[in-house]
Amino acid sequence: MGHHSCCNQQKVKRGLWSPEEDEKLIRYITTHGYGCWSEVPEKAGLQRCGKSCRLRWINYLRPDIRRGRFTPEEEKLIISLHNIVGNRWAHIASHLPGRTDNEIKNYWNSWIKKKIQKPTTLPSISPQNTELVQPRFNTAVDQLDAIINQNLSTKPAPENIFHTHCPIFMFDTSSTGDSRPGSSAKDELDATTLNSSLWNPSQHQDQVLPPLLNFSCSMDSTYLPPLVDVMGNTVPMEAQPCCVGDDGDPSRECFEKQELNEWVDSQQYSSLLIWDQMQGSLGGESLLTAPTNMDSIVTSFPSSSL
DNA sequence: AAGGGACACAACCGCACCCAG
DNA sequence: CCTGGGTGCGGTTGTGTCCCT
Repeated sequence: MGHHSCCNQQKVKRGLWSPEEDEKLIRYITTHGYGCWSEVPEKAGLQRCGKSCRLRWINYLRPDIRRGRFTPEEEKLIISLHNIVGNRWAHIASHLPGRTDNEIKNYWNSWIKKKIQKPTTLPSISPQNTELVQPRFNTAVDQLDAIINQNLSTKPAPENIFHTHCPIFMFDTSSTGDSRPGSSAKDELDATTLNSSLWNPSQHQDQVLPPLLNFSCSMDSTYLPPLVDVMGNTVPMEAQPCCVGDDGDPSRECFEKQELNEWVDSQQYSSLLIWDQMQGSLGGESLLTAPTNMDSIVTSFPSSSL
């Protein structure tokens, strides 16, 4: 009882797949493709239900599957994305090429969850610290929630920001962006990004890079951590944000840079999401008391909807 | 050596959604 | 509009392996 409708046929095998079954499935899919999964078992000569075949292919046999341990970069990305979308493993997986939702889910349940729950490992999310600093981040978090909710609730799947191919930028705060003694670039980033009521979606319908143009940072860009994309690729040196203001105030001109815009264009990102990741590994006291691993979302928007 | 707990990973289950008829 | 098949997703369970006692 309780069997899925596609599995009601007699002689449906369950449990682990044998190498022979794998071979049959691989041979069939690679020669015929998988138009309709419910037809695959019969045509491939397998005593499985279509659903099982699909799962086996997607999570294990697909040629572009990436196996092996998660890299630290992948782990950071998973944690950050989980902070945004929660247990939406498919969304998270879409940002990690070659990784499956199942793999990420397993990895999270077996490892990251415990790691995050350890105050000594990531003091930034301990309960007392959360309580201490939560108010500082309410504006940005609420703003993000509004953006996410708006996009997810009003746009069909391929249009929303989490169905994009490579949309995310972040500051690489594992890198020493700020060499000034006794100062914290991230503190300043934090203050500026959080205080900015910087993004009003209705104002940016016609612009290609509104988030970048509206990012405001009052510090000398010399001390900005490098900007990296979702894959961990550092934005080329010549395209990194910099101060171009002629009055010496770097503010929003940080990102008004032709090279950066050209580089972003060349990457064909379908949307942008910039955040200051701030993992608590660098910087001053405020970093250690940040409420989440991803402390401040700067802004995001789906360029595919423009 | 044996037992059992922890862990990683594969696979299943139930549900929701989509869409053609 | 309704219905049923197909698909995708997230939660959960099952199973094999490793390690410690």
